[in-house]
Amino acid sequence: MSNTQLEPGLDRPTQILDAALVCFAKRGFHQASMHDISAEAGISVGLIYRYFENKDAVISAMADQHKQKIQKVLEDAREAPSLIESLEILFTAHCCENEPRVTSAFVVDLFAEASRNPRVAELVRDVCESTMNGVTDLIARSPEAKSSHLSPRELAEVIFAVNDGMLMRDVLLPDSTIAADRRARHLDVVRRVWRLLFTETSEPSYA
Amino acid sequence: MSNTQLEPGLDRPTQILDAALVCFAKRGFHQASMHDISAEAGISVGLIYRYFENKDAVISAMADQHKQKIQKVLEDAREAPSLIESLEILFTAHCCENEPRVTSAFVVDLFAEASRNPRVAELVRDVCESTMNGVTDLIARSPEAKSSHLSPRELAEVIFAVNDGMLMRDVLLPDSTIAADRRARHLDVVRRVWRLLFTETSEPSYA
DNA sequence: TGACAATGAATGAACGTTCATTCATTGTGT
DNA sequence: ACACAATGAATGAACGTTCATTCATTGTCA
Repeated sequence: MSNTQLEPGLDRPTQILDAALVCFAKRGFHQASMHDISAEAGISVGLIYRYFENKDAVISAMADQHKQKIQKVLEDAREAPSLIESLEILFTAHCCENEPRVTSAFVVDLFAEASRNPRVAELVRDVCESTMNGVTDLIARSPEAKSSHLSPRELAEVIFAVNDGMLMRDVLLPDSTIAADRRARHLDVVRRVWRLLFTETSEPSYA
Repeated sequence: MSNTQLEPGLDRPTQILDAALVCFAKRGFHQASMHDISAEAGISVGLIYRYFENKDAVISAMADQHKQKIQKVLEDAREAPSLIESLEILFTAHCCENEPRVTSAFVVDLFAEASRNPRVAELVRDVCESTMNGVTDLIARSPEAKSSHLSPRELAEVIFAVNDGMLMRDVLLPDSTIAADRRARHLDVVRRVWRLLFTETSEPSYA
């Protein structure tokens, strides 16, 4: 009995992590069982333990994966020609794009987990810090931000706070809300703030 | 540790809910056991079931309690003489004040729970909406907001997003971070945005 | 055949929930 | 004032279930 063949281009750990993401988003870390994950992945329970020491290790690996995805996006954002375009890339890549609200549910759960699991907390803190540094850097280089009397770091803090807040609110929308709508709501608010931060003169314009 | 006697002025449901808040903040809804709660409250497990149908009912009651606390604060905020003072009251009353990060951990967990428990989702959505309406109203009445080209609702959305985002970040701070510091970080950012929203000219000054 | 991938029944701990039982308090009849 | 009945708050051992984890077994391929 073996329809267990790996789809090409997918190693077992990735396959398991993908399944875990779906299960965790659907039920949460502690309500999703290892059987749920194995069923979602189409493999047996025991096989998970060949690649991950235990359930906590799966959670940590997921946080790790999330970190790498984000840092990849940050690199893409760096290439963009303007600050606003960088921000667009950065804050639309992983939020609100999947049809069943996978990412935001997962991230909110990740933060909840971080508040009591030090290993996860460290990882999430690390992601946040390096992304925040990346954006701070992006802002510091951009001409748009020069006019603000807020420092690049201060601007970045506001940008992230708004984004995280909208991400948190995202999980409240009814399940039926389609991704495009969630995305529109999200962008509506974050763009409002970007405009406020970057296109308005903090001092009376000298024109 | 069991002083079975009821402290004066505390009925059993309140006592249980207080204990549950501590346990939920410490371990999360699904890792905190009914035994944990009973131990924290200094009563037996069975007694909880005299006052609450099951664990879900405890969670719902907590969300309810949270709603009432917030609406109480909203009323206080209405009395304040200026918009900024209203916002201060509203956004410092229940965030970052407890020494072990109880409130933010609980709220993040509440949102995580809302993403998969429709009953909780409805409750949280309800709280958010009525508070947002309250603040929108507050803004609409205030002279400070008149100069903005954003509508009161749009301003409220930004304010809440920033606040929720900072609350979410709060759970990442090391356990050792004292309440005063967390509070300062929080206020630092939210005030930055309030200033931006309310004290700057929205159009380039016509000078 | 040998080495390794994969299975899923088995295990035992932990959980939510129940309920027979205890006992301080209150009510009642004399 | 006293004895006794009734109450229901409170207990915690026990139950059935779920879950993470293990491992003896089976399948696969060089």
